[in-house]
Amino acid sequence: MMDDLKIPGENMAPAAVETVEVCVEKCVNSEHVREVKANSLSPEEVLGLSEVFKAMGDATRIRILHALSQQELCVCELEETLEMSQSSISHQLRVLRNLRLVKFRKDGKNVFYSLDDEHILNFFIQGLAHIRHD
Amino acid sequence: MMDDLKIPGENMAPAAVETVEVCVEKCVNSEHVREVKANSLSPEEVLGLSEVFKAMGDATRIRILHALSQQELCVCELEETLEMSQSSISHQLRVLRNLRLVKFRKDGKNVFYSLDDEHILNFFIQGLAHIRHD
DNA sequence: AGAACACATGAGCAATTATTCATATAAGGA
DNA sequence: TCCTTATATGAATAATTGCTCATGTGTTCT
Repeated sequence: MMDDLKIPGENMAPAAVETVEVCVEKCVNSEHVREVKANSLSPEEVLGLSEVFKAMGDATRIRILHALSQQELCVCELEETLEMSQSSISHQLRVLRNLRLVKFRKDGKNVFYSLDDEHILNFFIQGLAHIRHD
Repeated sequence: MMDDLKIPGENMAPAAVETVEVCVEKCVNSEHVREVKANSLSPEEVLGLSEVFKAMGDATRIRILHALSQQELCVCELEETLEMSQSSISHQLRVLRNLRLVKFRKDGKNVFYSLDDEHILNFFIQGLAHIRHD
């Protein structure tokens, strides 16, 4: 049991022998770690995903998205539907716009918002299924 | 002007005339608002959804979930895979556990984590599709 | 042009949160 | 029993964030 000075992987390329984690190995199955690391998401994907989910991770924005999932609505309709201030809703709409969760269309003084694509609906379907324990 | 003292909806039921929003109506189509409000999520659903998405709205937790989507891993394997401190990973795993995004299994000194249900995978599929513009 | 309306946005503040550090618990081996 | 390893967790801190208030932009109407 001096695993820490041995190379735990059995069938690894010789070139990898002298790489980092030789002395830190303890409980770790290096094979697992190597595989999973090799398949990891790119930093851009990680950032993109976390930002999208973060955008949906707020009660106000969930309510906005759900309202828009029923029909296109202008800002003041959202304001009245959610019974929240126009400023607050506009700020949140900007977040949703920046992540392309909603799109908008101008009509005179009004700006009508709607969901940007069908993935958003699927998020709701999956999300509701999850919190209802299926 | 003086829209604020008139009922803007043209073909609405007479019974609705004397309800609340008579003097606040401006651009709003009350019919839209009423329908969407009637279909709104319950406060519990709003909270549940926002908490689940918030839990996925963090780069570290996204990386943990994605690693676990490949295979069951113990804490120190995650530690090495993500190259982050054990404490940080344990804290984040608690968040994911509390929202039932991951489940765990004890084996001796180790605790092995895995995704709790298949919805999590669907979140990734939908999320990646979204950030890749389909 | 001037006024009213619909919406957007910057600043400020209170609340939340992700990480680190230190420590606790618990299991296994000597 | 003592020591080490694996994991959990409380406290502290720095960063992020959601709302409000005030104000700015653009459109319509008179």
